[in-house]
Amino acid sequence: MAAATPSNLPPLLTGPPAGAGTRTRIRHAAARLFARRGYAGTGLKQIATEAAAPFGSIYHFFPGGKDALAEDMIRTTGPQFMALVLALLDERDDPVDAVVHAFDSAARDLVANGYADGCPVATMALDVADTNEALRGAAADVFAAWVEGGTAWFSRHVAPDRARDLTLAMVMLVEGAFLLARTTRDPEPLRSAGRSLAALLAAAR
Amino acid sequence: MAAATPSNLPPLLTGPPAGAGTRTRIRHAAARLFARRGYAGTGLKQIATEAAAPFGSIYHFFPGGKDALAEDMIRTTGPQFMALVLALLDERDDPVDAVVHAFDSAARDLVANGYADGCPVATMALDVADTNEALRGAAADVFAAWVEGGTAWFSRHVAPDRARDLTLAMVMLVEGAFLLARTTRDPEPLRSAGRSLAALLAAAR
DNA sequence: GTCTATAAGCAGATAGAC
DNA sequence: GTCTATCTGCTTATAGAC
Repeated sequence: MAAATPSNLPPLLTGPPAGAGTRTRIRHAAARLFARRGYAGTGLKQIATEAAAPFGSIYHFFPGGKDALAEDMIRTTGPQFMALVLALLDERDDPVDAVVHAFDSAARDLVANGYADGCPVATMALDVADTNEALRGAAADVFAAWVEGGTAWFSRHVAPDRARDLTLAMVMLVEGAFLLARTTRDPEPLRSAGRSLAALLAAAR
Repeated sequence: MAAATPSNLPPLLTGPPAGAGTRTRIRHAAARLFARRGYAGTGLKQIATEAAAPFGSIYHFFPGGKDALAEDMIRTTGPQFMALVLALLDERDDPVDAVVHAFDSAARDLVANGYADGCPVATMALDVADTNEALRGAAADVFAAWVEGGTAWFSRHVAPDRARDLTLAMVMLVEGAFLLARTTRDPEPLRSAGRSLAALLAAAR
């Protein structure tokens, strides 16, 4: 059982370490802003300002410009977010306890960060699903990896043919719950999602 | 049992009736573009072009500009979307059949429209959750109405204290499934969501 | 390598001709 | 009421000084 994590935000969203280089600060600022304001809603000047970096440095470190920054963010925070969820699940021995605990923990975190940070990929994914094929593909890769990793986790507790639907349910409930909770500024959907996933898991064992 | 609907898109997204006035054409174009590209990703000039309307007409009919157009869209397509889901559910007598049927139908529709149109409110809600308090509130009102209406529907089939969690699960699974399906261009998450909700409903009866 | 200045274009919004 | 032209400011991106 791992120690309780102080924050269940992907490392890229927690702010750069003190004394970090320009490139690192730009990546962190981009991740935060893209996750909160979406792709079109985030300006490169905003990123430079928040990173305390000169505007030109963005193109020095990311010659591909906005798209390169966004793809780096999706492909980095995606795996980080999955790792945090799995770490949360492993804080309890019983799997039904684990899912309830993970969602409750997410609810507390969301309130603590002022309903600003939910899933780091979802807003970007919806923004680009119909407008930017490269970024949509990056987000699709992230989701596919989540389903694969989650199925492995659930396979430890239920029959393999049920693990995939349970994993999909978990991902969809997480995403839907963050959407509702952030929009209504109420953590209740996250706790309700935990109860529902626990019921599904209990019925599948 | 109602006749099968040709399309389960909210009326505002299906295109304006032939010969519709300028105001109507603007509303339909705005709804389509906002739903697909999000708030910041949609330009008023784009809306005017798609509506075949002069740019100035937007401000003639919507003096509040972009925000007024977006709020009108959220508050109109939200109830339309819920009405379509409820109509889909009422196409089957048995509630477990109904939820499977509704999700399967949504999967077929999503493929038919090229993965472009999922939930008309979700992209907007995530875009504005942290940047535009008025629009966030509008989306929150929509979600609250969905939960209320859905709870009434489920209360016909399960104990009242379980209807709310089931409704939240349905909304979250719909939203999560559209996110995954649109991003990965695969309808499977929607069908999986239907199976999971059916299992939850069966366990709650 | 770090940073400034500027280019070229598009955004939302408005004024006013017809 | 319908439509055009334009204003101001912000966007991404680049060129080039230091």
